[in-house]
Amino acid sequence: MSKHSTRGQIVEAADELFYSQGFEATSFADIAGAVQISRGNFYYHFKSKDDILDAVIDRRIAKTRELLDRWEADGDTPETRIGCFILILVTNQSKIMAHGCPVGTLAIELTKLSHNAQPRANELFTLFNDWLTGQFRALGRKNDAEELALHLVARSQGVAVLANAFKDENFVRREVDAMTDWVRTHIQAAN
Amino acid sequence: MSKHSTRGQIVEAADELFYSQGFEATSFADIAGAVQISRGNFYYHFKSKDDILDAVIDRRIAKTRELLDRWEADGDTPETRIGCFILILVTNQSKIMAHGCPVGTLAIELTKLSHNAQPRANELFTLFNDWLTGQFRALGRKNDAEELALHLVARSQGVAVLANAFKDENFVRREVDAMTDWVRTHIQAAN
DNA sequence: ATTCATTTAGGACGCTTGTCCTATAAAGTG
DNA sequence: CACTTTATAGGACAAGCGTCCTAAATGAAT
Repeated sequence: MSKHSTRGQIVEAADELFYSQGFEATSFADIAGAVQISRGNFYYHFKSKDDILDAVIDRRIAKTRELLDRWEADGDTPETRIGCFILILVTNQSKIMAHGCPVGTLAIELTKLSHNAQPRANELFTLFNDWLTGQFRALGRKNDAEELALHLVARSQGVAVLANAFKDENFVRREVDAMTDWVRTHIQAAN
Repeated sequence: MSKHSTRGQIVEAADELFYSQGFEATSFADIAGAVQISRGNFYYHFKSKDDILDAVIDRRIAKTRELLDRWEADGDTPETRIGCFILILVTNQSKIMAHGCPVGTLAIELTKLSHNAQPRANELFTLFNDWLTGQFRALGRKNDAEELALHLVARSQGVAVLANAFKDENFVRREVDAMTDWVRTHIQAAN
């Protein structure tokens, strides 16, 4: 069940393909080609395509948890930790310009497909949002920590959508700076 | 070639279906069912599915132009006109919560499909952005009018994505208010 | 070495997709 | 009326899809 197991390879390849092409547009043949495995053999490891999607979301949730834990460890203060979140837009800039935000684009696609897994995809949003809420709370913003967190998530989603559409690096940098400033001004006026 | 022509009905039905289900997930059979027309008969009016998409984008561009013209006429000042833009999030709230922003979700889907029409879908963004740029310029913000416009478009895109994910009316109202405040503070400090 | 469970390959299935073709119906024109 | 253009219906098509099935290969245990 490790990373190099067949199952692990399938999930990894599906994860990337779902991100770059979308869930529905990715066929079993696509994944099979990426993993170099027989098409019919999928059904030994997964019982349906939706099953693979579930596994992909599991993987993304796990990776997100790891990321948040790393930020928790690396950042000295809640402010610098929030800065880590904002900086994903720069760190993953090229991927975001090419395929959008992996969280937002999946959530939207599953909504349009009326897919059962839509709530599960939203867990990724919740993960970021809860973590950010914790950071703002640690900064003394006890009453409106969640509102501030949601605001930040929304801002970054908007930047991701327009970065994907216009592919303008200056725009991304400007918005990242603006978000950083916004954080600064909102942690001094506590509660 | 009017609204009640077969062609017009096809484009109208396709427009709604592309919005609620997505472009790729909408089949000819879906549109045929909505318009109550023979499936094979499409190819008298359009030569391919991409051709219908083109017509749908044309329609959306035209409708957007009408909308902007209406705002231009209705709003007394550039500030109130910008307010009209922000208020789409409230006016179209239920649709946005159900299917996201029609502009943003189409742009993202076409990116993932590596579809030829992606640049055309971006024209919708440009339409709003240019109009907003004009409003900010009319408020004296000659040097950074476009940056302010892009910021506002990004903010509203982010709100749309999260409104779709979380379906939280209070969140939308809060963000709309915050955007309105942001406009107020950015028009007094001219240039 | 033999047995047995695990894993894989590859084809067959039924269905849906976008596209195309041809026959028919309706509308317009002389 | 006859005749031509416009519009529609409905089936045929090849290809792709997710899914399923069976036989073969692999590997571990006795």
